[in-house]
This record gives sequence, structure tokens and C-alpha cells, in this order.
Amino acid sequence: MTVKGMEPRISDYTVRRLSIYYRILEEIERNGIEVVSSAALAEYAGTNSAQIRKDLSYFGNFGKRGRGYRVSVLKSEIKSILGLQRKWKVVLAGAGNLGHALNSYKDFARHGFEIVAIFDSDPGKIGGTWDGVAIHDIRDCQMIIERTGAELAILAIPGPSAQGAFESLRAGGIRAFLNFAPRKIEIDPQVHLRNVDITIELEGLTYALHSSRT
Amino acid sequence: MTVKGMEPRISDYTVRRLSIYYRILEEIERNGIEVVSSAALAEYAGTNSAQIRKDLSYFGNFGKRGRGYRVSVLKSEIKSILGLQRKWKVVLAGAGNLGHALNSYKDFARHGFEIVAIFDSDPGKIGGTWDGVAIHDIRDCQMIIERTGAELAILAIPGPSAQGAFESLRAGGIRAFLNFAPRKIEIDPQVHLRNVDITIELEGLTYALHSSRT
DNA sequence: CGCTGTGAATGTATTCACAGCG
DNA sequence: CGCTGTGAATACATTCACAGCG
Repeated sequence: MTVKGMEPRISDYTVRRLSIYYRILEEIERNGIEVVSSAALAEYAGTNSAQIRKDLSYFGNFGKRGRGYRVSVLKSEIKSILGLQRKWKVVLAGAGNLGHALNSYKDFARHGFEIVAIFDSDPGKIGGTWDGVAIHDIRDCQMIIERTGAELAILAIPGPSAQGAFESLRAGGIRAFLNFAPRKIEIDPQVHLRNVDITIELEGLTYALHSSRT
Repeated sequence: MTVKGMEPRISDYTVRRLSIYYRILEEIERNGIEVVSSAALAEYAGTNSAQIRKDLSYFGNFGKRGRGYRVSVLKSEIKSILGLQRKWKVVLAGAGNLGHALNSYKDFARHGFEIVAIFDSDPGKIGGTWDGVAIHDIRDCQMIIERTGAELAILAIPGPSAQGAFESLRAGGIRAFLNFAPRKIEIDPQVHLRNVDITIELEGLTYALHSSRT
């Protein structure tokens, strides 16, 4: 909670690790552990204690010297840093196989994410429902976004449609996108975008196998 | 092709970008472009020309000064660097929704990846077939891996089963894993692992929205 | 004492800037 | 000339190491 004078920009690396720490804290709290040191947390997270203390120090002083961190306190601090104290509504673009898998992904709800609408352009799918979530024409997205109050979008569509879907959703006011399409999306500076490209990850693995083999 | 005396270790960042360059080269070649400069490629890739020249310089001298890079040459060099000159066989652990989506993901085949077997532990699924790919008991994976010659595995299973599935597949000889389960997998040094955690990506977005003005 | 919080040191990735070849 | 290839410079991320508080 301590607000520092001139905070540095927080890197994605740090933010990603905070999510990991958060997961661990949830788990060890379930196991009844009440206090944890940076060294113990580092052990679980697969990093080192200095990394953890440094990451946390960007946001405040959450520990007690000589003691460690109170799990409940640190967990709720990180929850608040990540903006997870409230629920987030998500729209899903793409009623294909990947969209279907994501729509039924149980972990979203557990982490406070709710898929409130699905968009597609296929008339055969529009009007349908998956697990109680309606599939709408992407051309109506502006209205639906407004009505539902969604703030995040997941793009789970083929590459060629990705930019167009992005632009529709952007026009509807969405500013944060998780893109599964294997395409570079051109964004404006107000937009936050993360890409997940499965083929690129696999190619990272083939590179490793190929180059380490003598 | 020039082999240097003492190569530095290539970072994942560089390898990831090589995949991106490769994609772009495929596309511009389809568009009939035969020569490309690092500046032009950087424009497509959303980076800068020095980054591209540096990335490529770790592997050889593929360009011509004053001219640029011949698209066909650079493409095939990167293909070879990434180990994509041959096909790779992949097994999929997890016959759930995500597994189903991945099994029908068309881009895999386009990029030389073939899913040759699916593993699960649910007797209701074992014995079935998806798009001609058989679903086997994970306890039989060692035999199936040997028979198919698979070298990569995708873990598309719930968190609690991930470590166990990893160990079965590892015992079967797989050394490269793409893990979608939201769990840290404990690996041995011979193993290459990449993680894709959808919730962590979404939390990166909520952090950005939450912190960039509330 | 034990462990946090943090400046300083180190390690790594990116970008600059220019020599040198086509 | 134009653009590559690359050492040097810079920016950034991680780790060290220890002062200082509980």
C-alpha cells in the first residue's frame, strides 16, 4: 500500500511472476500455511528470493523483517495489484474449436473472469448458445459490449479474420486483447495486447531439439 | 551456413523472432517478393532492422550488402535453423475440450507438425478416435511413442494431472513439452519445456487496465 | 538473530553507428 | 551508393550483499 515517489515502469516479467506468486499463495493458504519467507516462495516458484523481494518492492513493503510475509496479506496485496479484486467480463471472438474449449475452461471462473458473449460471423452459429452464453453476430458487438460491460476480449479466430475482429471489438470500446490468431494485430497505443501463438512455441521446441542434438 | 568459432547461446527471444520472420517470409514469398531488406522485414515484424540483422548474424551471413536478403534463401535458412526441414510427430495428452481444439487445429499440419496419438486416463474416451487419431490409455504411452516416433508432447490436461502425465511421457522418451496446464512442471535438465498459461496472460491484461488509470 | 528491502554489481537483450562489401 | 554485419554503447532484468528493523 505504500506509494513511492517515482515508481519505475513495471515490466511484463514482473507482472507475470506476480501471477505465479499469487497462485502459490492461494495454494499454500489452502494448506494452512500462514507465513512464508521469500526464500520459501522462491522455492515453489522456481526462482530466487531476491527476485521475489525485488518484484514486491516495486509495489510496497509487505513483509516483516526477520519474519517473512503473512500469506493472507501478501495474497490480497497481489490480488489488488493485479486488479483482481473485482470480476472481469470477457468476450470471446470465434465460435470454433478453440473458442469452444476456452468457453468451457473452468479456470476462468475460478480466477474471476466471466465470458459474457461469444461473437462469430457464421450465420450457422449466430443465435446459438454454449453453456448458456449466446453467440452473436460480430457486427452487433458494439451493442453487446455496452450492454454486458465487457472489458477484455479473447481472439480465437483464424488469422485472416483477426484484424477485422479486433477492429470491431476495439470500436466497441475493448482495450485489452488476448490474441490466439497467428497474426500480428495492428493496434493503437491505448490498447493492451498479448499474443499466444502455439506454433511459435512448438518451433521453439523443435529448435531446441534440433540444435542440441549433436 | 558459415559456422563461427564460438557461438553465443541463442536466447528464446531470438528463436521466437525467427519464427515470426519465417512466417513473414512465407507470406511475402507468396506475394511474389524476391528480395527483402532488414528494414522492410522489420516493418512487417514490428521491430527494427538492427534486431533482425543481429538475430540472423548469430547463425550466418545470409544477406548481400547493398541489396538485402533473397527471400527464398533466408526462408530456407531459417527453416533449417528451426529444425523445420523435417516433419515432427506430436502426442497430445488430454482428450478434453482443449485437446479437441488442438487436435483439429489446422495450422499444425501447415507447419509440419502431426498429431499421431492422443492420451487420456478416462476409460470412456480411451479407444475412441478424433479425426482419425486414436485415443490411448496414457499407461500405454511408452509403447505408442516408440511405435509412432513422436518427439514432442502437448500437455492439455487439468493442473493436478500434469506432473504425472509429464512423467509418463518423459519415461516414454519425449524431451520437448508444450504445457497448457496451469502448473509448474518439475523437469530434468534434458527436457525442453514451454508453458502457455491463459489465466496468467489475462491477468497481465487486467494489471495493465487496472494500473493505467482507475 | 532472521529475513526484508534495496542500492550496487552483474548479466543479458536491444539499439546505435559505422566500416566494408556488392 | 545502399544495406549488411558487427563491435560498442545503452537499456533493462536479475542477482548480490548487506544495512536495518522486528
